Amino acid sequence: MARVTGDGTVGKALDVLDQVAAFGRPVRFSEVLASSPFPKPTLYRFLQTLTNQGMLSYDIERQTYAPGIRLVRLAHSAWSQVSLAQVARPYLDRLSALTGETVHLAQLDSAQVLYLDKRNADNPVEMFSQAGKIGPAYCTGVGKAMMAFLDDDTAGHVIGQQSFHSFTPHTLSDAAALRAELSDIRTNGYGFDREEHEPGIICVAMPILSETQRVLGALSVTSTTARTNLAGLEAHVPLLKDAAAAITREAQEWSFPDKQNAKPVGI
Amino acid sequence: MARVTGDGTVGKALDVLDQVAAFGRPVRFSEVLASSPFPKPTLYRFLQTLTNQGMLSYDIERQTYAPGIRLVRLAHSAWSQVSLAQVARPYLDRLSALTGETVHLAQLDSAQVLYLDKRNADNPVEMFSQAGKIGPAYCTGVGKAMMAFLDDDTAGHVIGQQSFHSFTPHTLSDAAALRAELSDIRTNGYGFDREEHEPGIICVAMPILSETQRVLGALSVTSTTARTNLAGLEAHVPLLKDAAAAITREAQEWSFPDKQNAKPVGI
DNA sequence: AAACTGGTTTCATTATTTGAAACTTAGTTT
DNA sequence: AAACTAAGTTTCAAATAATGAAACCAGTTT
Repeated sequence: MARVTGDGTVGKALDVLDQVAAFGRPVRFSEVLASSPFPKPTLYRFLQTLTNQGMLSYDIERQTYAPGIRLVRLAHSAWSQVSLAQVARPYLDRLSALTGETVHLAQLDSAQVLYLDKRNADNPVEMFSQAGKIGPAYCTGVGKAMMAFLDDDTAGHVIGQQSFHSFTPHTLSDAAALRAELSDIRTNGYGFDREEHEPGIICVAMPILSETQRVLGALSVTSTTARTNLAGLEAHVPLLKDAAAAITREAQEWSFPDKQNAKPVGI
Repeated sequence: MARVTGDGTVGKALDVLDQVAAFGRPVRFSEVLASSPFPKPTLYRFLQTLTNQGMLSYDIERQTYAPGIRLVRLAHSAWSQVSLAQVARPYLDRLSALTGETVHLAQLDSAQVLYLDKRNADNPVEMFSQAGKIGPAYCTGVGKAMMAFLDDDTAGHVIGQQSFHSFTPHTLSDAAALRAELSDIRTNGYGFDREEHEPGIICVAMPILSETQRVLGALSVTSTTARTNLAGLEAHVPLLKDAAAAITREAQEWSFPDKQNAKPVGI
């Protein structure tokens, strides 16, 4: 949680922003203070500045801080520029249509998995509800698929930051087990989630690598043990492989065609 | 565009962030520099810091900066805490189902309209594509509906910041025309967009007010002149009124029930 | 090879941040 | 109602970090 960065005043202020966001609900000054490394007046000033700037919003009645709408605006811009998300969009549609299953697109963010996009066969897509969500890397298909293809240095670092909390009886419980699994994934070119994060939920995941073998992200097809099994999911591997390859190819050439075409909303 | 704030170093850094985001595409150092009030080394350091912090991402090959994925993560948190968006969600679903038309939920952000959520009858919802988007206030249904119910001070300020660019022949072209229109809206309790932003696009919009008559946001039902007309849209007013009233009521009592129920994604 | 362009680093000066302590409310207790 | 208490806000000298002119370092171009 606590960033170790530094980066001067700006870094500290952004730490505070993260901290408030991490609460997941509006918080009072004293609550933030309790879990803050900063002394009272310093924290106070940061919260003020962030609020002035619209990065936080302050509810004057309840006296609480929450992440502000300026973030929503900025993120809109961010997401529309994450080339991976843009490039992958049509392929996710296709994968979802062909498999009829839930499809995820993820990226590594520090040592965690950040979901960039999602297609869900059943219930309709909820706006920010999935994009932007983060999850553990060591017990998700996409997480393991990405870690398997990191260079040794980075991999060591990332593995070192995993918590190895046992969500289910199948969760890999230490670095050694994870390393063994990653080695398998590296050989196969893809990996599974064998109910390691949630009972009954399984998936097959494929890394998206650049032409120089750098990890760009990962794709996965998720299902339930009620509907299918690992062998059933494995049948989707060719589809996944094609999609990943196509995304790699396109991501490479993406020199940012003016995406300003999106015509204004006719409210 | 240019924030006039101040707010010390943090404010300046966030200005730079905004500036990069405003480009809408990855930008090189020199491009940012050209439109920056900061001297070269200062800007350079800000970009570094923001990149370190994950607020910007740097493409080492193309040497370009773009908004970073940390923003996506933060915005996820922000959006899930914007109580209006949360509370309104089911009502948007309902409005969209009952009218079969496009439905918007918006909020005022400075002098602009910030779209918080959207339901689209035809094409499926695109993730961030609408939420987080900003638009002009003086020529959109939601914008006018909200401005009409601001207190005089704020209204004056907001009106003063409108650009009055003529998107279509029907666009209101000066503050006087807008004020007259707002007065009408105040009397009726709702307003229209009469092809003021895009030809062929019309809408009816209803403000969402708190019990103390503070503007919380606005709802709108949008359609095309091909499909219906203003009278046709006006038929939806009772639905809109009910929805707005319900949202007001719920928003009031929202003391933030632990929304942590959203169970972890099964990869 | 000289001039240029875009990006990066240095370093003395300057301005901002910092936080202990004091203060102000507002709410509780005696 | 006076005396406590807790939460939030302000002050101000000391400590620290930001600043930007100038210099530097590639690559490119003339």
